[in-house]
Amino acid sequence: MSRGPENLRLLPREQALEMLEQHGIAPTEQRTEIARLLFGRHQHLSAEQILAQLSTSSARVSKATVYNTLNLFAETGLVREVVIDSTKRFYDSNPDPHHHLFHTDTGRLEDVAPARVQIGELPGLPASMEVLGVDVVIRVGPRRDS
Amino acid sequence: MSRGPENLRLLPREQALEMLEQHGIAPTEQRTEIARLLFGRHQHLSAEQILAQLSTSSARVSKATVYNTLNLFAETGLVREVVIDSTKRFYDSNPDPHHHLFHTDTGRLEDVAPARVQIGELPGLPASMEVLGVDVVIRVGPRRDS
DNA sequence: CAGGGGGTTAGACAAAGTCTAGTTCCCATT
DNA sequence: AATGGGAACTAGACTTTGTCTAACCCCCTG
Repeated sequence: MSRGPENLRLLPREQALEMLEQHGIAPTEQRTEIARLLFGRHQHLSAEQILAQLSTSSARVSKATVYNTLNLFAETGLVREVVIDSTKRFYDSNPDPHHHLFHTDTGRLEDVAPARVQIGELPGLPASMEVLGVDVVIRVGPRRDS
Repeated sequence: MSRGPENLRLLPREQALEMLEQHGIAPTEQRTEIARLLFGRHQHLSAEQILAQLSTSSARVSKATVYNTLNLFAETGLVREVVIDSTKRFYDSNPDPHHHLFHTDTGRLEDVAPARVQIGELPGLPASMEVLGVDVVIRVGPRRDS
């Protein structure tokens, strides 16, 4: 299930700091490093993967901080939390609205253009409620001709 | 987070047996009881809730059996496994295609008619792959006028 | 009656994430 | 420069959800 570093890229520190500031997040060293890693490319990382990646790099970040930071990022809308398998959360660094294709055989998550999915109106939703998000996950796997 | 029994209903034993048979599942006592509970109404139950419910009733079923049975039901398509909150799986007794509305404040899951969501074609999917399912979850919560 | 296999059980175990208490760091005030 | 306070970080204990294992039971068949 684990894959290689698959050409790791880090966002320049300056851009990471800018992102944090735009979302009103105090730019600590750890948060900056996590942001640099996560936003280095469009990808879907789990807390576990981030933790592993960081612990091999120069930066030293504790498990609690990784979880705290990812939750903070998710709350402020900096990243999107995607839940597929109940045993894993992914954090999606693609800020644009889109949906997901999940490969059940490899565990890989792939982006899908939002144009392919149309959501109609939702009548009957009280005015006090608002739609926080729409998650579409298309699960695909090897054909198993029953 | 836990709610009362909310007018529990059991499916007649006869119908439960019929469902199991149609899906090629050997009808043991425990499986029948789980099916009666789950299919007594359209609902979304977690393994935890089923376990709790059964342990108060006459039937005595172990944790392992509840999990084994739910996984078996899911594999054979008898129930649909729905993952929203990453800390819990729900088992959906509604066999018709539909989507879900998730209330982030109460943790309640609600059905949404499938007509409201249109999924386009998915080009680029290899012939060896097939779509196993499409899960649409609309998360709603109290308005938080930013 | 012996053997075998599926099903069930209790409890040990594993994985993911949360919590807690203590520490460090930064900054403002004196 | 010293002091005090608050936010953030850390290690590790803990919790929760689900899986695994070994023993057992029951029924069926030979």
